[in-house]
Amino acid sequence: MTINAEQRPVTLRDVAEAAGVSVSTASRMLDNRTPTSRTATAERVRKAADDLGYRRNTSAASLRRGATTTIGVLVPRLTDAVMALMFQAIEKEARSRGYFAVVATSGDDPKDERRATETLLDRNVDGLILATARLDDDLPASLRDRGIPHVLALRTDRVSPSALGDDEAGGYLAIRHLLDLGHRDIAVVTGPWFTSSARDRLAGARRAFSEAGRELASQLVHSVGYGLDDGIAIGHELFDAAGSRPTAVFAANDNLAIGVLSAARSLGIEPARDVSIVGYNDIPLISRLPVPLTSVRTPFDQIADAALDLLLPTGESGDPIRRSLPTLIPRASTARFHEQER
Amino acid sequence: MTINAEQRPVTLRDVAEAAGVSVSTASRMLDNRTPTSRTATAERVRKAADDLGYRRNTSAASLRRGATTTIGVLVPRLTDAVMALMFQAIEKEARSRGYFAVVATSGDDPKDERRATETLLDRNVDGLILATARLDDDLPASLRDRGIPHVLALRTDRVSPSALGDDEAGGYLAIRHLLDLGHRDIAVVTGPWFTSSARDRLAGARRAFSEAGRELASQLVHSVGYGLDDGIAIGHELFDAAGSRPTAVFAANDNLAIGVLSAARSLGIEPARDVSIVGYNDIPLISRLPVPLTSVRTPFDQIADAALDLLLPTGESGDPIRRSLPTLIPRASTARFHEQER
DNA sequence: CTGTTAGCGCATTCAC
DNA sequence: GTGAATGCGCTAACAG
Repeated sequence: MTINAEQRPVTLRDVAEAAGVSVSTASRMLDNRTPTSRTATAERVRKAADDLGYRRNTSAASLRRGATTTIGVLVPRLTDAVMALMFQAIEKEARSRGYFAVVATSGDDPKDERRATETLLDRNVDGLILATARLDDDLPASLRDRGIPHVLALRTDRVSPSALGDDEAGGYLAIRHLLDLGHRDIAVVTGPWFTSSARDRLAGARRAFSEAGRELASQLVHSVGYGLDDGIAIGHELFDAAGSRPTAVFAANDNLAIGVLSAARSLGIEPARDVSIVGYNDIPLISRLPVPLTSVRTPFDQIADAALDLLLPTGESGDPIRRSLPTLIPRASTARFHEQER
Repeated sequence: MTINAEQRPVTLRDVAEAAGVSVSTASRMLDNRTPTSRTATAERVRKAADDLGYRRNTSAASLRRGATTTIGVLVPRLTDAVMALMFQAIEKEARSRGYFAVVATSGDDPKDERRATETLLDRNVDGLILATARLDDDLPASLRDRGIPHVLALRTDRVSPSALGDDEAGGYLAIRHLLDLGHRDIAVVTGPWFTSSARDRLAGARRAFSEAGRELASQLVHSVGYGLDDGIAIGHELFDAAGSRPTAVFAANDNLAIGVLSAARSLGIEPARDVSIVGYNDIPLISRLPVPLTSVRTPFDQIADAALDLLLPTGESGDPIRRSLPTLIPRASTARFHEQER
């Protein structure tokens, strides 16, 4: 039961008085960071705190400790399912380590990205996780210069500590899957060239081809945005050229894949039967589409875990660029290629 | 140019010394809340702060002021597009008012909801915006009892201050649209009965029917979850009963609508031609689907604006339950009903 | 293990 | 207007 729940907030002093100890003792007993003591005094203090409805004043604690146990997460936008999943995983992992994750969105404008970063730093976060890294962006470098603890997630600039999926392996899995199904004319639609993910997934795709003694024709590679609209546009481009229609498409992002699928159907090309499509990230939506999409699953939880390992002072070091292995999830959008179908 | 960018953080003292004034003067000059002074001293202080790369210590300021200029937002999950849009709008509006919005996710479990609320309160937020309200939930009541400033968003318990869309009007618009297109056998799929949005949208639907001298048959009303899977399930239920197939469906949520559409197609029922479908919220995805969905657009920006008006001490009061009017966005998923088609 | 003491950095009194 | 003084609530020395 909570008493004195309103009016003047309950302070540590109140708790200490109620428990008949000094504030410093009370402070120690209520310190989450050390293992919960089971002594009589500790119990008494905790009970008093509970009875009074004590809640530590974070501002005071942070001021004194010089740390906020808060980490800032920067994403382009939360309305992108991939970013929502990434933040969700980070938030959960942070919580399990006693930290609180706050998020700011940067949009696509580097200027907004700076603004959002400053906003986060203004809140005195203990560290930053950026899911926005562009290979041509100097924000990570600027953070390094300023000595601000940070980790890149999902993408890397190949310098700052980074936690991401093994995009090269993922690209390989996708193409390998299509090759195994008998496809030969495979188009690859990848994201913006300024993202490491786009480049690495393409590199993995190339490896799969060359391993099969083939090569990825450059006219079948398209680097576009990561949006649904980009997928629709590229889909039309791929399928309108009736002569050289690919029998399969690897879209290095689920949004792109949905767009490609949508374009295909609007042109009377039936997914799976006429064209196989593989996406990337395995966002929840795609398994419930009329034609469930085959996709490469990004292990967001592992990435979040690695990101926090890199960010927080856990002692143990190791490779500052951690890549978690993705998995291919086969679904209805990919099917064996039969010559006669064409 | 930023000097002293690392090492010991720059404090107000440093700025004051550099500008040749006292800390209290420096504090005043740098106070964002009062109109920016244009005096010479003010300029000097600001320049010094800038040169030194001064950044106010939020913890200290909050401790002293007794307020954090932070508001907490509680949503079930950010991977739900509706919630991501709502948070995004709140975050933007909060920022424009000098506040910072932090988010916590509650899942569907009331226990987690409590935990998430406490997490937010532990960060000493100045107020709470809840997008999770259930009519059977006593969290808002508990916040009222504890005197914690809060506003409900998107849903209301009809007691606490609330900012939401006018769901009754939205439901009316949706059904009116379908009636105008000549549909008579219209099914209504609404969300969980514990949400005010589900009830109000249904009420609006009923009003449109009765206004047309008709009545909504109870066997055509389904209250389910708000998920894609719920839509798929209900879609099958609606369309499998071959005899009494409705010619139109109003799904009180876009996810439901996508599910219904997906179910329809998997049963060989062509959206628009065989069945018209209206969704709700107008999340970005639905305009890019193979069959773009007609939907009722929820004005998230206005709702965010109203929520902050209600939460922050702006002086002006008024109705504590603010409803913003939605708009119907007609797209390809709804078409005129022709008798012969059946 | 406990209590006493001294700030963390800042905003706001209160005098001038 | 400006500056000196005070303390927000808490934690970390330090001493016992």
